Amino acid sequence: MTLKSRRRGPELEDAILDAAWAVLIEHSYAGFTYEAIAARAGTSRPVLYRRWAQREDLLLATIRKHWAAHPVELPDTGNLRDDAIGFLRNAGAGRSGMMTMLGMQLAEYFRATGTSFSDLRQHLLTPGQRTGFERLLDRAVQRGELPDVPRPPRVVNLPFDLFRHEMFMTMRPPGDEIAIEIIDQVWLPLIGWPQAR
Amino acid sequence: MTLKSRRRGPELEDAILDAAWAVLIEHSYAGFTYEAIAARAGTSRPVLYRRWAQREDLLLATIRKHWAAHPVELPDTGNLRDDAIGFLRNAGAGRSGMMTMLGMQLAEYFRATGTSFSDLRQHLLTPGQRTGFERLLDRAVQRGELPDVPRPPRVVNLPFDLFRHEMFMTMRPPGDEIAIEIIDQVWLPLIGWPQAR
DNA sequence: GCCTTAAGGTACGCAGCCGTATCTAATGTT
DNA sequence: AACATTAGATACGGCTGCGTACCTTAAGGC
Repeated sequence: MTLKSRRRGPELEDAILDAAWAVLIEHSYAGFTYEAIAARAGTSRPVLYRRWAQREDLLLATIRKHWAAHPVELPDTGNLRDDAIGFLRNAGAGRSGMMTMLGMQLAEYFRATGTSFSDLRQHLLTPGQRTGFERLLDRAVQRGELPDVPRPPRVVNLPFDLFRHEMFMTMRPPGDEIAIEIIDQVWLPLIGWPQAR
Repeated sequence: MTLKSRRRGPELEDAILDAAWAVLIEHSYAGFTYEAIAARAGTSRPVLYRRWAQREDLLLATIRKHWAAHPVELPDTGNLRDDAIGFLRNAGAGRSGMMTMLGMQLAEYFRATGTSFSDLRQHLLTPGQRTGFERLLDRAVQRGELPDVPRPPRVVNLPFDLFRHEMFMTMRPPGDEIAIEIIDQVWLPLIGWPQAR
């Protein structure tokens, strides 16, 4: 296949990272090889080696490119319960949920680098930004649904942790009934939402 | 290395499964190869192939052998809070905690077989047996610490889920402060333990 | 239009692991 | 003591991916 046009610089790099992402999604980290990625990108291994000397570098670049692009959408229904359930639903759908399950596949990478999913997450998150559930609570307080008292981060972000745990355990995005269970049985009672129970 | 005695049958099988376990612990599932295991057991690949045609079979046999042997110990302090914290502490220590983190490494296996950690867990658990936290609650009710009301399984087993989530995220057993946080900030308030808050 | 840069292609040797075949010799059984 | 079994050793061809070296040719800067 002799293409007339030859890609260069950023254009080529983008194409490679897209191909790498596709390979990662389809074949997991075990199949994330220079060989497969180069083939998928329609280029050759030396081109990849010139840019990323280590597989780990390539992985990081790949993830970094595809992470920020797809934040979880925050619903605004005017009601804390519906906001929370909707938020979990969004978290499971789309690329965000895939990202989480992909994290599980990266166990081998974490092992090799001595890092963890938590580290990767820290590395990718915008520092200082409020989490989804923190913002949901802010709004609920503004609406007067809840008193403005301090709450431990562990409690605030509990639903997301449980949701992620569920994804780790089952390797698929949990259904709505799980989200509802988490919110109704655990979270709302815990933060003392007046209409709970 | 020509050994005088030649192992056979169950003795050999045990030795192989022990070697397989060691390899699994040290090199994770990616390094879990017939080659490495045979070498470690001081035997040859054909011997393994005669018993387990598939790598997955060998993995299951290996895990099955080393799972039941080490249940998490249930403390009995006479106090629900101390019981719960102690139980989480035990869950993180020893082979049980390792098992959980090993589960993370098996992502590739789950992918290949279309199963999940949850499936594996189901497969290994004694059916019908009450979970650790269910038993802790039973005893607390007997002591009169708590009313005998039904509680959703999700709430009852919440601490373990959060603890496991923590292990998944950080790839190491959480410290006591995490266990205490989970019990004090989340669980005890949720089940209405009188001395909480 | 010349010249530097880098993409694209090919090839090399190396390593690890696969699955199987074959032979031997130790072991436990009868 | 003869025998069936099977562990253990070795070897085979094959495959995939590694990392590098090399050459060519297209692209972009000047």
